[in-house]
Amino acid sequence: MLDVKTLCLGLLSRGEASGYDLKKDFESLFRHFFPAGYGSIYPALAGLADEGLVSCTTVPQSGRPERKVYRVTPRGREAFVAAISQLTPQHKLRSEFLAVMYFADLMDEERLNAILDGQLAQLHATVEHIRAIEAEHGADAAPGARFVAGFGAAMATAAAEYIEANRRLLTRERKARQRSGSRAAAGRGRRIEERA
Amino acid sequence: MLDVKTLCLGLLSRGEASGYDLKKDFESLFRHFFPAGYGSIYPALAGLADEGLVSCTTVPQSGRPERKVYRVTPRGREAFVAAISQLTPQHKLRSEFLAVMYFADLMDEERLNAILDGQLAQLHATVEHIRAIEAEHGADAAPGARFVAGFGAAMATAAAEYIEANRRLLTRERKARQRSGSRAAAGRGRRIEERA
DNA sequence: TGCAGCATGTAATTTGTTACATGATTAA
DNA sequence: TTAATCATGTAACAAATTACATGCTGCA
Repeated sequence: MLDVKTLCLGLLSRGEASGYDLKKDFESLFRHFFPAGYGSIYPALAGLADEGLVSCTTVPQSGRPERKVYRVTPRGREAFVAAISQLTPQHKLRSEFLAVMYFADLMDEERLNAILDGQLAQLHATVEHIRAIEAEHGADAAPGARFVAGFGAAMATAAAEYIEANRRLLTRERKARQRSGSRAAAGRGRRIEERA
Repeated sequence: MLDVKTLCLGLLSRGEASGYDLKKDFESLFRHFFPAGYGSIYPALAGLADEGLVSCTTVPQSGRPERKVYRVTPRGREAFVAAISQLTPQHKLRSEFLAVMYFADLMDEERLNAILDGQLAQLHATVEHIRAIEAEHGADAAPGARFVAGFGAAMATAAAEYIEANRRLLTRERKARQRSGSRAAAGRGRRIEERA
């Protein structure tokens, strides 16, 4: 399993950084597929330092809190490559949105539309965010970074298109069901009949 | 936040079921966006029963373990509708795959191709699984169920297409970088230069 | 003979999230 | 003067995963 600790090590292999810096990396680069907060990052860095995979230098600054700058050690670099090479990487969706849509017929239409619109807005925001990141880093980004950004944009676009193309499936059939009163009949005792 | 407990309540609002039955529902219907195991489902059912949102009948069976059949109560039905109506549903991807691809340049090409092929195989399996579910339930499925299944299939298809169309981006540029030896130069001290 | 399916549950562990705790500087 | 940015960390909490524990039936 890939955890925040390993990803911190990976990000440090691109260059030195503080926990604060890494948080920003997580927010911009990994935002849509691997978020992490300070509560994960700081303990991760402490663990990496304990294991000798990173070194740490405290840098005092004038007028602001001191920074703890971490650098990957040769052993850390090896450990990271080994970690991502052994892994069978997972790709998991966790969607309350889809779970709720599964029960669309139990919601009133106003609420249903609000959720669909909210989801579309979020997906469009995701695409815009990714475009901004791409524009910022431009052609100097590593190929992996561009692949990942493109993937995210493609997924969000496809999701938005699917919702726009199929939302009527939820609201139109809903009306048909309500007219014929088939909802209650369909819901009651489905399992009993199947298993009798 | 939507949890396994609430989803159990939702599934029970479609008809009575045992914990064992619900596990199967999670495996087939919610497999690709909200998986749950016995370790989540059984405690969830116990909790729902404690709160009076479901009732439970123990049914002895000949030659096999007894079943505990749960049914939603009127209060449970209300509670579920209230729960999904209050929610701002999330839609989160958690992808080790993308995280690893971000560091594609640190992997050897053999390993990289193995991961990409593995991911493609998994996506195709997902599409097939969804098609099988759709075929099984057919036109009698609730509109929400069809919307959700279609969504999953569309996402998996889009992901597979993206990978097939862009994988060369990872391997082709990789060779260019290795030839010019720019990898080490690009990796070292990126941050230092930016902040100097 | 051995494995898959039926059926329930608990306990330990892992992981991450959220809230707490502190405090200076700078721009609006 | 108010909020945001910089900067680090701990502790409590929530949630789900995994392993453990048990045992019968039916098929290959």
